[in-house]
Amino acid sequence: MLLDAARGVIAERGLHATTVRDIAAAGGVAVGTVTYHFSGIEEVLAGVLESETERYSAPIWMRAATAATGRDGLTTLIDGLVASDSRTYEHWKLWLDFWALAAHYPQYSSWQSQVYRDLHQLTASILTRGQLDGTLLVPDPATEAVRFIALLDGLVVQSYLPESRLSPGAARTALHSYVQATMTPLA
Amino acid sequence: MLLDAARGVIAERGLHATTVRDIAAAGGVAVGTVTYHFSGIEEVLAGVLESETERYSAPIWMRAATAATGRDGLTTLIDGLVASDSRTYEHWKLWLDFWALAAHYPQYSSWQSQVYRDLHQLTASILTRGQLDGTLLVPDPATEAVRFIALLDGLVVQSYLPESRLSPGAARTALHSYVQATMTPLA
Amino acid sequence: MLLDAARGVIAERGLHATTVRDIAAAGGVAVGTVTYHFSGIEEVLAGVLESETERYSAPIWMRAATAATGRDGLTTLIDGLVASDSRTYEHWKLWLDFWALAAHYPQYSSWQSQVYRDLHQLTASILTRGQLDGTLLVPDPATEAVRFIALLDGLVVQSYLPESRLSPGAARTALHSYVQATMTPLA
Amino acid sequence: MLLDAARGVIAERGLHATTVRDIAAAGGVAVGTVTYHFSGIEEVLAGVLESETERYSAPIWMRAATAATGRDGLTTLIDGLVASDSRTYEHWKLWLDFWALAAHYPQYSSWQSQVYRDLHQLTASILTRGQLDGTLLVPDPATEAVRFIALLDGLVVQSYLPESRLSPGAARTALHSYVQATMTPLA
DNA sequence: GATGAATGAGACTTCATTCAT
DNA sequence: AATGAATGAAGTCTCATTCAT
Repeated sequence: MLLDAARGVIAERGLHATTVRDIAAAGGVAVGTVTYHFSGIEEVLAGVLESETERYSAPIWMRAATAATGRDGLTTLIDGLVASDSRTYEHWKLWLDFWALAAHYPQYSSWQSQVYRDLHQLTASILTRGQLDGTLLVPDPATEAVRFIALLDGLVVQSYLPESRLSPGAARTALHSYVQATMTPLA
Repeated sequence: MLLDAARGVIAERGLHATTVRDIAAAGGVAVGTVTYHFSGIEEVLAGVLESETERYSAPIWMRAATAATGRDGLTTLIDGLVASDSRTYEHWKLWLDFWALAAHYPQYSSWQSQVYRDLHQLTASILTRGQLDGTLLVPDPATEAVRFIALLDGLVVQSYLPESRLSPGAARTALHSYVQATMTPLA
Repeated sequence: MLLDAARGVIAERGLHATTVRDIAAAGGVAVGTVTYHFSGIEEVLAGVLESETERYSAPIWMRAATAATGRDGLTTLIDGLVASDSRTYEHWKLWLDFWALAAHYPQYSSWQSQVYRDLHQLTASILTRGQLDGTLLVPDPATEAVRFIALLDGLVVQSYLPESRLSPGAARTALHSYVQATMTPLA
Repeated sequence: MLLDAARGVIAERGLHATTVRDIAAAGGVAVGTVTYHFSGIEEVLAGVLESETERYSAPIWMRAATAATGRDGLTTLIDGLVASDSRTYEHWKLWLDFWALAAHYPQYSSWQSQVYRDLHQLTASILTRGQLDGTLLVPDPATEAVRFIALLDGLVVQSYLPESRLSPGAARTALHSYVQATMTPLA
C-alpha cells in the first residue's frame, strides 16, 4: 500500500523533507502513479494520518477500553502507546510532525482538536471504570484524563528522539509510577 | 535584528514553509544580506533557537529561580511559560517545529537533550527549595521535575493551536491545580 | 539531441560561460528538462565529451586505420583532424576547454590520459603499417607517435582561434611537410 | 603582491573557479581591497598574464638568447620551460586556462597571436644562430621554429596534469631527442 | 490504471560590485 | 588606502504537477 510506504518515508526523514519521488520510490511505483491516486501531497498526508489512527492507535485504545479493569486499561494504554519497538518510534515521529503542522494550519489543528476530544473521553471512561471497579482512585475523571494524556504526550516528546536521554522504557516507568502514586486506592 | 524577523516568520507560517526570501522581506533587507550573515538557512534556525532560549526562556527561569519561595517559583514558571500573550504563542509554535525537527535530525535532538537536562535541573532545584522552605511537599524532586515538565509540555501541545479547545488559561489552571493537588504540604 | 545543443553552446562561448539556461535554450527545452536528464552540469559536460569522441573523432581514426597505406592513414588523420570547416572549429574549441579542465581536476585528467594512451597506440599502429608497407620510414613508431600527436596538438592551439595568424590550412601544410621531411623513405 | 596571490589561486583551482574572495583571502586582504585596485576580475587576469610573461617566461628566453651557442640556447629553452618544479606547473596550468580563454574571446586571442609571433621570432633567431655557429642543422629556421614551439606546447598539454602518464622529465627527453634526431649537423 | 518525460515556478546559494566608514 | 556589510542579478537544482503514451 502506498500509504504504508509514505508513512515509513515521512517517519524516517520528516514531513518537510519528504517528496513525491521518495514516496513513489518507497512504494515501488512511478512518480505519476502517486499523483494519479492522490490529488496532491496534502492528500497523501491526510491519508497517512487517517490510516495511522485507524491501524495503529485504534487497536490499542480498543484493547484498553475492553481490559478487565480500569487499572488494566491504563496499563494497556501505557505499554501500548509508549512501547519501545520501531513501529512505535515511527508513530510518534509522525505525530510530532503532525503537531507542528497543526500549530500553523487550522485544517490540521481542528482535526487534532477532535482527536484529543476523543482521547480525553476514552481516557475518562477508562478512569471512571477504575473508580467504579475499585482499581483506581479518581475523584475527577475528566480533569485527570487531560492531565494523564498531557503527561503521556510530554514524556513522548523527550523519548522518541535519536539518542534521547529518556528512553521509552523510562517513560513507561514514569507513567506507571505516576498512576501508582496518585491513583492507587487506599487499601 | 534579522533573528527577530526570522522568528516571527517561522512562528507564523512554520519552519518548513519559511524561505530565505520571507526572512529577508520580514527583516527589510535583500535576500543576499541574509545569506551574507548566515552560511545557510540551517544557521538561521540555529540562531533563532539560541536567541529564543536566551531572550524568552532564560528570563522566566531566572525569575522563577529567584522567587521568594519554591511555591512562588513554580507559580512564576507556570504563569510565565504558559502565558496568553502573542509572544508566548510565537514561542511555542517555534518550539513545536523544533521538536519535530529533533525527531528526525540528531544535531537538533542532541541540543534538545541538553536543554531538557538543564530544565530538569532547574525545576528540581525549585522543587527542592519548596521542600526546604515548607511551601511544597516533594519527596522526590528529580522524579517530580521530569513529571512536571512533561505535564507542561503536554498541555502546551494542545493549547497553542489555532482554535484550540484548551486555552492557555485553562492549561495554567490545570497546572496550578496539579500543584495544589499533589504538592501542597499538609497544614 | 541535448548533447548536440550543449556542444554548440560550449564551443561558442566557452565552458565557463555556459549555463544550464543556455543549453536549454539551444535545445529548445525548459531548464528543468536539462536537469531532469542530467544529474548536473558536470554530467552534461561528460556526456558532451563522450559523444564528441564517439561521433567526431572516432570516425576519422577509423578511416585512418583502414586507409590503403600507412602514409594514406597519416594523410587522412591530418586532413580530418585539422580541417577548416566549422565543425572542426567547434571540436577543438571544446577540446581546449577540456584541456584546461583536466589541468585542474583529476577526474578529467585521468580520462584525458586514457584518451591519449589510445591515440598514441592508434598512431603507432598506423606508423608501423607505413613502415611495413614501405610508405613511411619510421624506425621507432612509439616515440614518433607521441611526437606526431604533440606536434598536431601544438599546431591546433594556435590555429583554431579567432583571427589566428596560423590558419588550419597552414597547420595542415606544416604537418604534411613534417611527414614529408622526416618520414619519407629513400627512393 | 596581489598578482602573485591571484596567480597561485588561479593555477590551483582554475580560472573559472576563482573568485574575488579567493584572491583576497590568498593575498590576506579584504574583498574590497581587490576591487579597489582592479576595476574588475578581468583586469586581475590581464595583470596576472602580463606579470607571468615578464617574471617567468622572459628570463628564460633571455637566457636562451644569450646562451653560448644556438644549440645551448635550445637546451636552455627546453630545460627552462619544461622544468619539473612546482613553479613551472603553475605556469602551464595558468597558460592552459589562457589558451581556452583565447579560443572564445578575441581580446585574448589577439594577445596570444602577438605572444606567439614573438616566440616564433625568438626561436627562429636561436635556430639561425645555431645554423651559423655550426651547432645546429636548420635549413629553414622559420618553419622549424613553428614546428618546435608546437611540439613543445603539444607535449606540455600532456605533461602538466595531475597524475599524467607523461612526466615533464619525459617531455624534456622527447624534445632533446627530437633536436638530436632532426637538427644535429653531420659530423 | 500506470507511466515517466517534460515543465516552470521557486528554492538556496554564490558572487562581483558598490559605498559608507 | 583599505575595509566589509549590503546588494541584486544570476546560477544550479528541486519538485509537484501535467499529459501523451
